[in-house]
Amino acid sequence: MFSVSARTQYGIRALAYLARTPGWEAIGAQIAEAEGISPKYLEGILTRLATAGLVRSERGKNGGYRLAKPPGGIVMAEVVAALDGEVRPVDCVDSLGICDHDSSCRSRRFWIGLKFAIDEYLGNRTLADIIEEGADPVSTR
Amino acid sequence: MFSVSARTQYGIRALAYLARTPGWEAIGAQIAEAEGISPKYLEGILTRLATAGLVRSERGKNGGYRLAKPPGGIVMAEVVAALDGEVRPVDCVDSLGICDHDSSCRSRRFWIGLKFAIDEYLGNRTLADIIEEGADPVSTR
DNA sequence: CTTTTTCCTATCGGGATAATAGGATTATAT
DNA sequence: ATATAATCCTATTATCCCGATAGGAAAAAG
Ligand code: FES
Ligand code: FES
Repeated sequence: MFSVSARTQYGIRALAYLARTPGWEAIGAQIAEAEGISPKYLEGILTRLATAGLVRSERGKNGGYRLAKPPGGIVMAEVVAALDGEVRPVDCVDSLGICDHDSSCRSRRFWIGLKFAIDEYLGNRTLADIIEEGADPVSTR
Repeated sequence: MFSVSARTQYGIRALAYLARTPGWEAIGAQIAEAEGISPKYLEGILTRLATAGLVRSERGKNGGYRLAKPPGGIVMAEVVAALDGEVRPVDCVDSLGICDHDSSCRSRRFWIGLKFAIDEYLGNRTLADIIEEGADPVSTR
């Protein structure tokens, strides 16, 4: 239950790799090789991250990828949203009229509450928490 | 992302129905009819809930289903676990040796932290929070 | 104008989910 | 006993999403 897609896990590994690689030197094939990810599949992942404004890409010779912001500015909620979409336990979270129930539906509020709990966790942690040694990201801050 | 299966949503609706139906009078086909769920599919759901000790079933004539505990004793974490398994963002949450990383892997701790956040939400809410009017289950208690 | 790299589109296989089907079991009621 | 009414059990299907793959188009550098 609530398992994370390989796409998101790959994306985080790629981001962590970029955080260790300054400049434009990180090439897609290089990251795939180092992290053991299918190169072509990784392309789509990096494109999503670029579209979301988390990485910058440059094509042509001497092109490649780099982080668009320092690791501390890359919020994990954005990463997850870019790769697997917004946290949405049930479809009626943001668009009513799907279920035949009304807006006061108790189940709906229950799931929205879960969404808030997840968003709060993901929104308060950044890539820096994952790559840096030291503080434990599990503990509430 | 983090969407809930129809199975779990059906299960919650069935539980809510049982909470409104005293005694052994709740028959599978009846619940399915009232909640608009495929009868045969609902059977499997109720079996899971029974195996988990959340509902009791009696077969034969005059048989049916009823809650095994009062709604306030049915923790939503148990419901979710019974229908879709334990909260497990990544497989290495409880069994190491899957990823080629070691136990100090930062990503792993990050996901375990998310698991704790989700489990805390689901563990502190019961069926009573869903069926009862009044307090908003979204707010932290 | 050749090389290197990202970008775009299309396809494919596997696995899980939701649903369906048919019957076997169990208990009640007459 | 026997008919009835219900849960239980096993197997099958249809569909969708994901992870992966493929081939090439566009762009930037030298
Ligand atoms: S309105 Fe969507 S679950 Fe009730
Ligand atoms: S050990 Fe599983 S993600 Fe690192």
